[in-house]
Amino acid sequence: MGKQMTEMLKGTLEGIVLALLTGKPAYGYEITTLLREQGFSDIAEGTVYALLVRIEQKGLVDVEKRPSEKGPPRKVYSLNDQGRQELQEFWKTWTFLSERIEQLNGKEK
Amino acid sequence: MGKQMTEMLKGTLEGIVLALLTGKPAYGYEITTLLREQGFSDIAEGTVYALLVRIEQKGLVDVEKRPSEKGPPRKVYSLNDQGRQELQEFWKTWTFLSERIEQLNGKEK
DNA sequence: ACTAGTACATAGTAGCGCTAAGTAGTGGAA
DNA sequence: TTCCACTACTTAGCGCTACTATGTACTAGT
Repeated sequence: MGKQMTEMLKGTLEGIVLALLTGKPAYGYEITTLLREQGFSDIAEGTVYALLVRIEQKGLVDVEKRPSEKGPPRKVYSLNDQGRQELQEFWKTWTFLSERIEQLNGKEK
Repeated sequence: MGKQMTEMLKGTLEGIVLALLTGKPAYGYEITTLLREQGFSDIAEGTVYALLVRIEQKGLVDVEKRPSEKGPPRKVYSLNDQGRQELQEFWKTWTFLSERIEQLNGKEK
C-alpha cells in the first residue's frame, strides 16, 4: 500500500467492511479476498482480522462459528441492527467529507 | 468532531490543505478559519499547525514570515512544485478510494 | 515428509488528529 | 491600568487505526 492510501483507509475501512457485510454474512478470510479483488490489492490480513475483532467488540456484528472443509473453522460475521445504524452514520460522514473535497477539486484550476 | 470524522480526516486533511493552498498562499490561522467556514466547524487549531509543520518538513511548501497588524507575525505557506506533485497523487488516491466506496454504496439495497 | 492453500490471532510500530496548555502581540472595555 | 477578546503560533501527550511480522491449526496434493 502507498502511505497515502494507508492513512486514507483509517476511518473508511471499517465502513467498507460493514458495507460488504450488508445483505450477506462473511468470514474474515473471505472478506480479505473480496477486498483484494475489489482493488485493495495488498490489504494486510492482520488488518482485517483486527478490524473484525474491533467491530465485534463494539457490538456491530453477530458471529457464528462454522466448520470449513478446507481448514480451521470459520468465524462468520453478520451485520446486526447496531451495525446497520453505524453504517448509516458512516455514509453520512462520508458524503459530507466527499462533497467538501470534490468541491475543492473543482475550484483549483 | 465526531469520532468517525476524526478518523476519516486522517490522510485526507493534508490533501485538503494542499488543495486550499493551490493558487493562493495562506497562513495557519487563516487556513483554520477557512476550514471552519467550509464545514469542518470544529477542527482543532493544533491539528492545523502540526500539519503545517509536517508539510513544511516534507518540503511541500515554501514559507515566508510576514508581520501582522493584529498580532504576532504570520507564517505564510505557498505550494511549491513538490507540493503540487503530492497533491496530484492525493487526487489519484482519493479518486480510487472514492470510486470503490461509491460502488459499495450502489450495491447495498 | 513437504508444500500450498485455507483460516484465524496478536504483539509491536508508525502516523495522524485531538486535547490541553502555553507564549506573544494588538486593541477596546471596565 | 487592568482585564478581556481576538489574532497567531507552538508543542507534549493521548487514542485510534493500518501495517509488519510471526505464530497456530487444519486439509489436500506431491
